[in-house]
Amino acid sequence: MEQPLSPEFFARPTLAVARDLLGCRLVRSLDGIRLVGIITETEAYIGETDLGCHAKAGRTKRTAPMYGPPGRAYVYFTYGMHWMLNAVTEAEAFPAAVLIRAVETVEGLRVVESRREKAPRADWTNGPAKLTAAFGIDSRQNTIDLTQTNSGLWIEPGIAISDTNVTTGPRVGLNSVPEPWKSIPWRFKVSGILFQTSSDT
DNA sequence: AGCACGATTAACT
DNA sequence: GTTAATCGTGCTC
Repeated sequence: MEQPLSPEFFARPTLAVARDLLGCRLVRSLDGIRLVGIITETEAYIGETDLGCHAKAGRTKRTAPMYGPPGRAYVYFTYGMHWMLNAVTEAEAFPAAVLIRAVETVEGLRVVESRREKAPRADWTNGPAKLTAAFGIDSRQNTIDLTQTNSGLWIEPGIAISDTNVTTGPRVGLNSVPEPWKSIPWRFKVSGILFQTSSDT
């Protein structure tokens, strides 16, 4: 059992955190059962000048978590039905975060399957709203400390992902965001390797 | 007080 | 490829 990542891990430039979160373990303790997903896709959202970032609106009730300490969760609601999980980065008072866009479930398969009932395994957690549904994440996890295990959701070190297995590209879903923010390659994705799909817990 | 729209998904044609 | 679902948020009046 690993220790969670430290606040110092998150108190770095957001692009470095987004890159380094690939391969880390997202851990959820849910009804006494442990769900673990290897992070395979992230996006960086950096400051009020990033017009793709919610913080472009400044500090509001919604964006306040991004202005808080690094290593906390920023969970927001969108499209009338979906929850998104972010990890807050950089120094406190600088609004930035990394969106967790996809994980590969490696523990708690039965629970994840039941929570993603009609989907095939490949589609369980391959999208930001899919993984929050699968891991039972919603507004109750907003602002919780991802560097502590006591609130049931945290991030641990995981497997090393080499640069040859990382691809970057534009962030997804920013259709009406102006350039250069629309196309800036702040999306990070694991490519090439696939994970063993072993354990059945 | 009203309104347009979104860091998406699933189910269509 | 297109589109409905569904509602909180931030902006305009």
